[in-house]
Amino acid sequence: MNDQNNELMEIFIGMSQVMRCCRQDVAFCEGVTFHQFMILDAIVRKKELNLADLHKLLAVEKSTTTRLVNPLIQKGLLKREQAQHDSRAITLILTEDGKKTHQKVSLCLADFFQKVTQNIPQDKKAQILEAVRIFIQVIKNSATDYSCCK
Amino acid sequence: MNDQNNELMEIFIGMSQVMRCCRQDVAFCEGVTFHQFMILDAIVRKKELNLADLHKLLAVEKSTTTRLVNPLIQKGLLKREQAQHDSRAITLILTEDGKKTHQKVSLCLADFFQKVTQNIPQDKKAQILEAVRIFIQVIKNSATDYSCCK
DNA sequence: AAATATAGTTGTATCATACAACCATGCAAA
DNA sequence: TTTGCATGGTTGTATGATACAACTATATTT
Repeated sequence: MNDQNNELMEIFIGMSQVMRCCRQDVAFCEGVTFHQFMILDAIVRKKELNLADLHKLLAVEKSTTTRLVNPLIQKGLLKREQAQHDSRAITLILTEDGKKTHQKVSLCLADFFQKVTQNIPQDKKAQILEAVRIFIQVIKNSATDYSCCK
Repeated sequence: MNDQNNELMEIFIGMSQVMRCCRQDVAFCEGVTFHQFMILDAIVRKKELNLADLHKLLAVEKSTTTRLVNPLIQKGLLKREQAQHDSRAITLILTEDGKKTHQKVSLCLADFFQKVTQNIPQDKKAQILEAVRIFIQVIKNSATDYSCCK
């Protein structure tokens, strides 16, 4: 591996570490994991969301989506409803409780995000975030049409 | 959540998606997952590595480290040896097979990394990689002394 | 020497995940 | 319109990753 690749490898390791921080089940409030919060938040943004949209967003298999959503329904944070346009599809919406929980966890996260924001050199902030976005997009593009050893 | 936070949230989602791409068990050669390759590669870089170093690198619990390493030992890619300086510690080293496998997987990955490299606008490459590195570091710093709802 | 810390393993429980098989509905083509 | 394929979801099943707690053995500090 050349230097360039080592550099990329290190970045991947770094990203992996970072994502782990965020995924520590422990590290979350209101009994909600970061991953679960991602689901709640996606629904808040889009107002409503089909499972199909969700499994694209989470980048997991559709069966996994069902199973990730289940505990949130158990806890009464989400409701399932028939989608209007397609009677096969199921639309997820937040319950009142779900909204409250989302709100609370958002506050927690806001603290964290504020810390992040403060730690980024002010003058470079926009530039850094933009660079990260580009990088993410590049990886996605590179990964889609890539299959190993072919 | 304000715009700034939404922005960060989206980046986290993006990173999560990206890391998933990389973790698809399927997507790897020589029967080695990306995660496992990270282990092999770490050992190659450092020549040798204690489990303690490894669980820092992977950012997992020490018991998890043991269990992540096991399958690699089963496959004969790694060997365990007593560390010289500390008789409690175990040093991991690659077997000949391990070296070969690492080599092969490196080649696969090189293809991928090349694609990544090509997809980053040439003139901004150094800048983007640097920005990503900074971002990762910032998150780590922000996460260490952060505990939710306190 | 005693107390404490560190390296690692094993038991146990749980979550995340994929894949395959399946059902129901929608859509397109014959 | 019927037939066939595609899409949205669920459930069965198996496996991997993971944490935490309890434990052993060795180091380090007091």
